[in-house]
Amino acid sequence: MTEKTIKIIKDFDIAQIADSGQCFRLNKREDGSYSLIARERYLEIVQQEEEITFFCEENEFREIWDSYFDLTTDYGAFKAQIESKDLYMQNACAYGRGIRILRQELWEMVITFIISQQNNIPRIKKCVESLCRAYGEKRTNFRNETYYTFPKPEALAGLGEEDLCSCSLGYRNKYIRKTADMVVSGGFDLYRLYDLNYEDARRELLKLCGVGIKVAECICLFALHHIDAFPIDTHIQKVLDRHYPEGFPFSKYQGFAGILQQYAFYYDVEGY
DNA sequence: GACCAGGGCCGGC
DNA sequence: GCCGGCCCTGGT
Repeated sequence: MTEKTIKIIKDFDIAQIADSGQCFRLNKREDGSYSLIARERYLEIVQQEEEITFFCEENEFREIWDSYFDLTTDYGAFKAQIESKDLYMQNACAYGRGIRILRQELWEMVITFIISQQNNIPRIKKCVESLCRAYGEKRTNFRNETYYTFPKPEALAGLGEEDLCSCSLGYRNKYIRKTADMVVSGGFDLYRLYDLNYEDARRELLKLCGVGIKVAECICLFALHHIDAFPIDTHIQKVLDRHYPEGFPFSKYQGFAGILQQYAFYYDVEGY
């Protein structure tokens, strides 16, 4: 086996996070634990109520996963700011109380959310996995099982028309090639985005091929951790139409609306 | 088999 | 700013 790091964490539910539509390589295993491939690593997680076991050394947990799972943020403080009269959000938050916004890798989120457009979650996972299998690096985990890292920009740049076809990406195929080419050629400085504020980062992201408003918002929220980013997809649009006919109270939730968006998304997809 | 929808975007007008 | 078209898959 491998080292374990055990923590007591409030407002954390690995199952809810896995199903919240923000990450696509966090999956339930047959024994009820969860496996995650991120940062070129393989991690397993077991949850028993508030006790979370991370199958890694304390060092690795402190340097990588503590931040990745946003564990030092007090989500109770956000929840306390939900207006008591905002019944829909009260319910959504109670339903998805263990959701946190992960700090995922920028390049991976760019490509993953290009793939996500006009697509559903199970198929997004399939597309991402086949992309990793075809262009990622092959690794072995502590169980001696094979896994694949997310492909680097260089691995996806300079591909021909037909190269990505095995991944069933459809018309997104072209977007991914063009975006990879822009990044690798130096025409787009991905890592400068970390220095920009939310609005500026979003405007820059729109320059990428296949990235519109919604995808840019997702990248801002899930990679750059601008928690005021508020992606509006078909589900959230439906929620807004049905439950906020007078408009969503953005002014009340300034600075963290993206977290509430995630409660609402999960509640709409998984709840009622 | 037809039709629709899925964490939308592009290009032409 | 609006709108048709778009790859592919799974569900009805």
